[in-house]
Amino acid sequence: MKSITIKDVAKALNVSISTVSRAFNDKYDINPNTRDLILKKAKEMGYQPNPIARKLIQKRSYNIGIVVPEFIHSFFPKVIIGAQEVLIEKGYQVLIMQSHESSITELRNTKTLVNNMVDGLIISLCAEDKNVEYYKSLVSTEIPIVFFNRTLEEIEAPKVLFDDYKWALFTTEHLIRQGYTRIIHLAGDMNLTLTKNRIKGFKDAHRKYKLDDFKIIYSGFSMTDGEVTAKTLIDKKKVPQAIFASSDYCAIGAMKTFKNFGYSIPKDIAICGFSESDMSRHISPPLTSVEQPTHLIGQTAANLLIEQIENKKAFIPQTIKLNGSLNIRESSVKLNL
Amino acid sequence: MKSITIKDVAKALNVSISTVSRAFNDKYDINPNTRDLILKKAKEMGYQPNPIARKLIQKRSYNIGIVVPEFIHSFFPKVIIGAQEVLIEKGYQVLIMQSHESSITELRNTKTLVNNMVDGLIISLCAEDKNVEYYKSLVSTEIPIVFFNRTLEEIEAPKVLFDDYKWALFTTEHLIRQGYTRIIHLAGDMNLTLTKNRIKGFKDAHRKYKLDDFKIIYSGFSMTDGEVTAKTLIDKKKVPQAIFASSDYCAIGAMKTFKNFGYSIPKDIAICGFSESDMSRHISPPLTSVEQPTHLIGQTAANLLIEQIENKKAFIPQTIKLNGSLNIRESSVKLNL
DNA sequence: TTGTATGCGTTATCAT
DNA sequence: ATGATAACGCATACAA
Repeated sequence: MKSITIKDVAKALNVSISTVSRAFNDKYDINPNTRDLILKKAKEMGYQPNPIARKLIQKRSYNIGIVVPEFIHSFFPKVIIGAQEVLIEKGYQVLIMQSHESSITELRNTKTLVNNMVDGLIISLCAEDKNVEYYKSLVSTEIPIVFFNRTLEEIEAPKVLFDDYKWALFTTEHLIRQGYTRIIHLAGDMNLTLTKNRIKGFKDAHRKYKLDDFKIIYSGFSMTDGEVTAKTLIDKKKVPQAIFASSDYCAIGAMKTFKNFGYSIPKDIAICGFSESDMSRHISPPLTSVEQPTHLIGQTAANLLIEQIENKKAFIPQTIKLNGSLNIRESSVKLNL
Repeated sequence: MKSITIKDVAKALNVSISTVSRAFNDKYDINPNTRDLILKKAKEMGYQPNPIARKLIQKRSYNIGIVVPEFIHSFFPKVIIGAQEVLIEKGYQVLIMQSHESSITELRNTKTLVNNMVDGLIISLCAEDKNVEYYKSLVSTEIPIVFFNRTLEEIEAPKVLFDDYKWALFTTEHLIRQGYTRIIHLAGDMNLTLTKNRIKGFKDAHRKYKLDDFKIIYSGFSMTDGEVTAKTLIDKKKVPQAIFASSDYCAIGAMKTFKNFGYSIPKDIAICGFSESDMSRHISPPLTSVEQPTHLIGQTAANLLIEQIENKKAFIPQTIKLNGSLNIRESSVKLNL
């Protein structure tokens, strides 16, 4: 299709292209009558400003890039939806890319987005991230950027985080109060801030109750990670009284393995997860899980980004910590014997 | 950031910008030596061609738009991943938008993408679609487009579909062979092609076994839909021997409701779902479900689109039907009494 | 208030 | 094999 350009509209009305341009960007002086006339004619002709040309000259795209490790599970999609709501409302378009938990893909994705002149980025890192230096340079030199959930301490940028410390502490406390003492925490990648904070919460809960028979295993987030770790514990005969996993998938993987080996949940082992996956309510027994405010995380990140884009000068990299809830279910409740 | 342009590289090497451009698009005559020199220097300076400028002059964006009803559940994300693989490989970038099961949002999304000069579209419609006329005009006038899974018969465009008829027939047959006779099919939106085909399969299976005590209810795809329908059946005392739902979520919703009301699965009612959600393996009892080749669907749609983009002239709107498998699990297996 | 002219960073068509 | 230059569609400083 040969598209209609500003030139065609100008010719049709015998005005200059700048006048037409002005009609579409009403920040300039223009006679309201001519503007209306132009807008009407333009609509009639089916003219729409070419966003590509606009990007080239304005050096901004009204596009926001979002990079997430994956969107197979519902956590990131939910966050994205929250962000999208805010951004679309403000006239931005959202480009979503996923890194497939690969540091290399993540880097390529981000660069693609930067090359395509996104006005800002919202990023959640993949588990083993090796792009710190690149992100540092991005942050320092130029482009507005907000990190959420998975991030690294070294990066000084606005961040929207979950209060992992607090909710890990609560969850651990819940297990302790139920009477479980030998608890193992299955943690995520050790470099991630969230991993460190959850471990801190886990430890502090024990400290609070003057317990020290706990253990931390860096298992990873996936269901397979949970399965493998559980199997190892069984083989080594080191099955604890309770497990607090850093993701529901890991928790579910562990739960299934224990069940397969004849352990009963929560009678033999109690299990808690993190992030409230769709499954947790529906599996058997239902899984106790920490619920994060996914929607709000997305909205907050988007707002922080917009603020940064539109107020370029005086912005201070702030970190916002959000709260959630602990959904207690059968998997972690001590049975009355 | 002031980005480095082709001009800077040209100046640094005392060559013309056309030479630099040629070095980056090796279809033109250029001395291999100068090319290597330029490429080396460019890399050293951190120069990267500006894709926006490129798009402007080439009149194509190398962007592909994908519009799906939702990406909370894993089905569409998996398809998208398949498509993305192919597209990225071919140098395309993928923009993903979701319509939230709203016909209006879907229309807006599609128009946004068209305005942004996507070279092609991959679309799966929302349940109650009202944009047929728009899609017809898109197809006839201009832009390469491929529909997948959820589509309408009236739209004449390349389509990648699942062989819904065949697999609905198989599933129903499986239930019949297990000895269940009074079966209800919980169908999706009645206008969708897939709904029609699944119903046809469901009916033909009965015909094959000379049975006619079946029923179809247009319940919808969601978990709530399943819950509501099950509740109604219970209230009206019309609980069947088996249910074949058109989505796992619907099946799971129904299953939970039946369980809550004291029915045992599959003893009192057998249940089958569709599309193999993450949950089906993990709930209790595990849910029998038809598995679609999500990845392949995405890849096929992408390939079909690329073919259409690059061979504009002689393309025939073909429909590709893909096969899957029936994952039989406890929820539909007749117990030996 | 409107028109003219320039440039955004490329690619492509001429020359040379 | 290389250079000069005109597009691409638009926004904007400047002139009128």
